[in-house]
Amino acid sequence: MDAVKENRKNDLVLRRKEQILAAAMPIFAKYGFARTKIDQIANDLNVGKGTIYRYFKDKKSLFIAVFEQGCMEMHQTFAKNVHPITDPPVKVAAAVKTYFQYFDNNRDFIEIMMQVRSEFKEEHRRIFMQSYSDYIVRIQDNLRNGVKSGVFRDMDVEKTADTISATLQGVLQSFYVRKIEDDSDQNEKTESLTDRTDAVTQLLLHGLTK
Amino acid sequence: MDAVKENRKNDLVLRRKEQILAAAMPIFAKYGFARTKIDQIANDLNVGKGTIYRYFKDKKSLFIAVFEQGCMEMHQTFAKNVHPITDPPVKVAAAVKTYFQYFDNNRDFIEIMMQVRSEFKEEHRRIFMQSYSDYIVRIQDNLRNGVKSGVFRDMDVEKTADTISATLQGVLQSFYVRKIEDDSDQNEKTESLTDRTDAVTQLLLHGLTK
Amino acid sequence: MDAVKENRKNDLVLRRKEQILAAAMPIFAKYGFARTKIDQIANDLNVGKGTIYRYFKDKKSLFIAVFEQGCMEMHQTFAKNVHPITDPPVKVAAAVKTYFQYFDNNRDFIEIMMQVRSEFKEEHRRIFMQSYSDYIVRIQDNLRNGVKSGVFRDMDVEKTADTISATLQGVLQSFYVRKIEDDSDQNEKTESLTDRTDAVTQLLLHGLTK
Amino acid sequence: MDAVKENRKNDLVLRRKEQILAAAMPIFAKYGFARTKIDQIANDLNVGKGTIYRYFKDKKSLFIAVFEQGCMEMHQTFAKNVHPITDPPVKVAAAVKTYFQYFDNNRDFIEIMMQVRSEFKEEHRRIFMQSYSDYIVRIQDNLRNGVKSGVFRDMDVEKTADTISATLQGVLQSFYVRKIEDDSDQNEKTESLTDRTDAVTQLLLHGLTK
DNA sequence: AATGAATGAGTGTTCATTCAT
DNA sequence: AATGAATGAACACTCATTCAT
Repeated sequence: MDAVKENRKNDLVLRRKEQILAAAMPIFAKYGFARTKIDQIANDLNVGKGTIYRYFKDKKSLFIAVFEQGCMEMHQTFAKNVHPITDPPVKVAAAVKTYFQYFDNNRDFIEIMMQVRSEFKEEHRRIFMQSYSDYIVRIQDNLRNGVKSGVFRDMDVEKTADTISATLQGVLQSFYVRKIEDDSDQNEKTESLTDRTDAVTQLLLHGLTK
Repeated sequence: MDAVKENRKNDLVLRRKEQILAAAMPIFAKYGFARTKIDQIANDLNVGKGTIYRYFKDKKSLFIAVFEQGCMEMHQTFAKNVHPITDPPVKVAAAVKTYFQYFDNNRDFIEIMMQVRSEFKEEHRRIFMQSYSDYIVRIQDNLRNGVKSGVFRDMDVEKTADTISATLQGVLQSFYVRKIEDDSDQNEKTESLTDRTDAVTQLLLHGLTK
Repeated sequence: MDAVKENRKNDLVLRRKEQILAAAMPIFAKYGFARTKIDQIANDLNVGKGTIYRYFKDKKSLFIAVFEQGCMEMHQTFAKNVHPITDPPVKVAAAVKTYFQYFDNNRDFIEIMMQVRSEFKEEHRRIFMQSYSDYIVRIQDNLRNGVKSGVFRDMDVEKTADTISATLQGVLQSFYVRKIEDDSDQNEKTESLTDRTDAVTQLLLHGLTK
Repeated sequence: MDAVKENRKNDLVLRRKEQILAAAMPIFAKYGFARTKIDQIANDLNVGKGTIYRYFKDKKSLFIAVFEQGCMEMHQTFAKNVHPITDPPVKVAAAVKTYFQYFDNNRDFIEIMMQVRSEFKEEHRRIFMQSYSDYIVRIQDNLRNGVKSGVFRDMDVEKTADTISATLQGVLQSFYVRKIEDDSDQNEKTESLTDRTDAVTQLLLHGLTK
């Protein structure tokens, strides 16, 4: 019985944490870590400031938790949409598509990611790199498979894997920057990130295949 | 005579400004805008805090000036090393090389650039985009020339130009992130950004050429 | 029930504001706006500096609030002690007496009033003039009544009302100045403002009556 | 010869001091002591900040010197226009007229006077009170003469003298305040201080005479 | 568990004053 | 004598964090 109660309690705690994270993410994304006030998050949630401190040790922990959750969700999306695929070029195309789609739907996370990187390098390293390494290894494996099966040209697999990953990241960011500019312009048709998928896939596949 | 004096004074002011910018850039780069204290910059320079305020209206202006100066220098480097080249694939290779070399020598500027982008969107837009647009147009022209002369495959020139620029930016950043990680490790051979030049050039040229 | 809670809270806020105003008035009066430190007010109250900022937006707002409260209290005192009286010469005497008595009991307010006037002309105008005009009109009415009923000599009612009001203000201030000198002397019998009542009343009534 | 040189030098120093005082007075009057910047005075004079410090020890000394000079000028004006007169009522009228005329022509000094009083009580006492006492004694003498010769009613000479002086001061200030309000209004005919002379003289003479 | 009033360390900025030129 | 660049003490104000209720 006690265990049941315990569980119920834990569930509640988790739900509460998630609510807080959900409220915090867009605010952190919009204002950045330093300019985000705990008060604002509390107000948006209609709870007292103290409540947030009951669930998160301090502002930094909350920020890092927002980041961590984002990483986890991203990881799950890739696990579901890309990992099962085995055909090398198809996998490349799927990865590109998933990547852009994910961030298209989670724009705030882009901002969070970049901020964590520049404000909390240590944490970024610890949390992000673990999934990142896994993800780089998967690209390498895919490239190797493609080379072995003759679909891809011969290449320096490690550096190419890095370059591919970097290309995606770069497109993401430059799109995001462009996006901000357009927003302030407010007169240009807003292009979706997904629209870029083709150009990037083309460039990569052309660059990779014989 | 007065004009001579005036000139000498202006020179001194400019020199002083540059000294301050030079001291401020690595500190802003290391700690970020919010966590950088004006006091620290002043101490590093062995001047009083007031001296900084004599040359820059406030902390933000100083930060933006650091950014502006970096942009100008970058622009000059490109103007000198890339703009004169006309052969399309050679130009691509030169651009990639210059880009990486420049940031390899100006790591702090990478950080500054990203911070301006996320803290002061308006200023980033105003200052950075003007050179950025020029630079995108040049890539497009080069691509078109390559396609026309038959060296490059047929392509959507605008999107490809964006992708190329994004690739460079992405490689830059992911290298930079990696670099930070390595620094904290301090046990791995530190790879130079320039080393990536080949992999990226390869990927791009393969991706672009028929 | 919520309304009850709300009320209790508002009461507490008001009480707190009043405590702060009460602590701030003598300090502002003694040191003047510019030389008063928020820290000192906070220390006098045995509260943190932040507490003051919780109740007042900034130093200026606190100062103006001190002034506003003083104006209100003064207004109430007149409303109670002078407005009910109708007989012209009696009303003059009552006004003089109330005026001096009030400021005798609220010496700090004299100082505050003068400072607001010279530091924040706009606010002085807005806050003070509204009660001041009302008060001038009342003097004018009283003079007119006195003239009509034949107790007062014929006169330029508007200018005389101004002069009377100015006389009171002048006596107040010159007494106040004298008072300060005496305080530093500390060897002379300190005369009370109220002591002047008679001389002024005499002068005015002689000046007004036929 | 040396003495001649010495004199010439002293003259220059005095002239310089006067220039500085002349530039400082309106600025102190407009912005108040605390909000006046030494820089602004120096700029208005087209001299370096250091020059001001060569002639005045510090900001406060400069301010006090402005005040002192004003007091001296005022004193001279009275000495010339009022002291020679002997007939009691005529002297009252002349004093009122001179007082208002003087301040009408030296509005900045009103402001300076009030500020010194509230910021530097000690100095105000030392500098102002000496002339003030002299001036009160003269009023008392005049009243006594008037009473003795039967032109004035019997009265408490000391208190009445204070009241008269206070009345003038009060009219001055209330006019000044009113003046400021009108200035911001900018739609009302601006009345001159001298215009009030009559009303005040009437009130006083009526109040004093049998 | 939730609250939000209280706190006070921390920091950007100002400006009187100094002093080398 | 004159300058104005440099200085740094001083202060208003913010906001993460605590804790009594």
